[in-house]
Amino acid sequence: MALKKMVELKLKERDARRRLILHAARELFAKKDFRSVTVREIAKAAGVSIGTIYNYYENLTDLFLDVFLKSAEEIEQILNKENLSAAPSLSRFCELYIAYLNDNMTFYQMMGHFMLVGYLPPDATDKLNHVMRMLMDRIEERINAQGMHNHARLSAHALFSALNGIMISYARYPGRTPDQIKRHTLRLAEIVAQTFASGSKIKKTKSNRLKKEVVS
Amino acid sequence: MALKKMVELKLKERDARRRLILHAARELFAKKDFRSVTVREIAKAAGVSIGTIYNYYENLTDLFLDVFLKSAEEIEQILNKENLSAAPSLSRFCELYIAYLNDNMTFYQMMGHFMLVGYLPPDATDKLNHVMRMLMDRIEERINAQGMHNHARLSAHALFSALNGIMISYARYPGRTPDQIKRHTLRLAEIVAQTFASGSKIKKTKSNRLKKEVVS
DNA sequence: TCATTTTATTGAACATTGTTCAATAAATCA
DNA sequence: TGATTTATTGAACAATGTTCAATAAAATGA
Repeated sequence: MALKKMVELKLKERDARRRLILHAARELFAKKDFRSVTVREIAKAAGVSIGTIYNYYENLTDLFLDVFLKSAEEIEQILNKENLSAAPSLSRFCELYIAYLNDNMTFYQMMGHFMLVGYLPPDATDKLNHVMRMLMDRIEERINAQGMHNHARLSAHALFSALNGIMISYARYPGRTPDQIKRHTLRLAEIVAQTFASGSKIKKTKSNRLKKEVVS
Repeated sequence: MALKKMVELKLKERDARRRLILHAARELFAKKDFRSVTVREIAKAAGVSIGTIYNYYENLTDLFLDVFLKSAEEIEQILNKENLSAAPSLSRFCELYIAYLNDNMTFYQMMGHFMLVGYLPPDATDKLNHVMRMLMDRIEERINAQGMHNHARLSAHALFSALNGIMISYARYPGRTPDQIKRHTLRLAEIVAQTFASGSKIKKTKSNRLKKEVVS
């Protein structure tokens, strides 16, 4: 149908325009803390007016989220690609994740921002959770593949937390170059991965057995 | 000397006034995300005018930092008290820390905020680092006490990261009450503590030996 | 092809923010 | 008490995110 094609083309065009704004925003966010980038800056960088931004995004949070999701897609692809060629070890997985965060500060800055913020609109919460869950699932796969079955889901939670915490805690270590920070965080990730790999077969004794409870 | 006493009294009074503002701010921050609290709200809550706030604090960041440091003192006292009565296990230490973060969301929200932000004035960076280092030192003590000497400092970094990451990753888990979140994060902390306790005696093989490098 | 309707773009205008500072009040001093 | 120093105040300012009437562009239908 010609009509359907027209409509499709129309949507494609609209999407292309939105990607233009998205792209400009991403570049700005890479240069400085995304929270200090203004709508006016983004508009200028994208070569459109302020109003146009609001034609494609309800508000700034919406634009932030779109950038965040774009990154999430990227990292998912990176992890998937590695998964195909050769199932990566837990260490390798952690390395990939931390390396990506180092090279895409905006992503974990946004993750931290959204996780720390008090209120988020429901749909934003949903999208955020979807990303978190995707990453968690990937970790759990690796943990299971490593042959550690003692509360794998909980361990995945803990390991995921640890990786995020590494970036939060050390990404802006004072007096370090980005390269030094990358090395340090990668090392910490390696430690965490090894620790989890070797320490995950905890014997269930009376003292350290975990109470049964629905977790996730 | 009378003069000296006068000056001292003066300073005390000034300090009392600053604490008034600090207290009002803390209470507001506890009710909602501190970043959404305005100077006008704080002024009203403290019963002073906007200008007075700026007489006691250079800017909002300064006030945020003061609230942050106040919390840091609190947690330091909690950890010290426990240390005196009976040196806590690694698990117990993690429990104390995570419990405090649960009961003082503002603290870790601020920690996250400051760690994620692009630029901080040098003195703010110094104060922030002092707090981070204090917490890290406490962890390292516990790790050493637990008798795990394989790169203790690095392990302390990793464990500290993990604890912070737990809060970042799960403090706003959707559809959970604060109580459920507290239970879940405490459980994760327990897992992390056990994992580190049992996994820290990694054999140094060719494949997993860490490159020697100055770290901290 | 051209009038009409629909859609997209624009940026001035608005409300709200953190911050400043001249005017005022209070406290201190000699 | 009168002079001087210090603290408080809130109107005013610049910058922010967001809105929306006016305008331009595109699509439609004859």
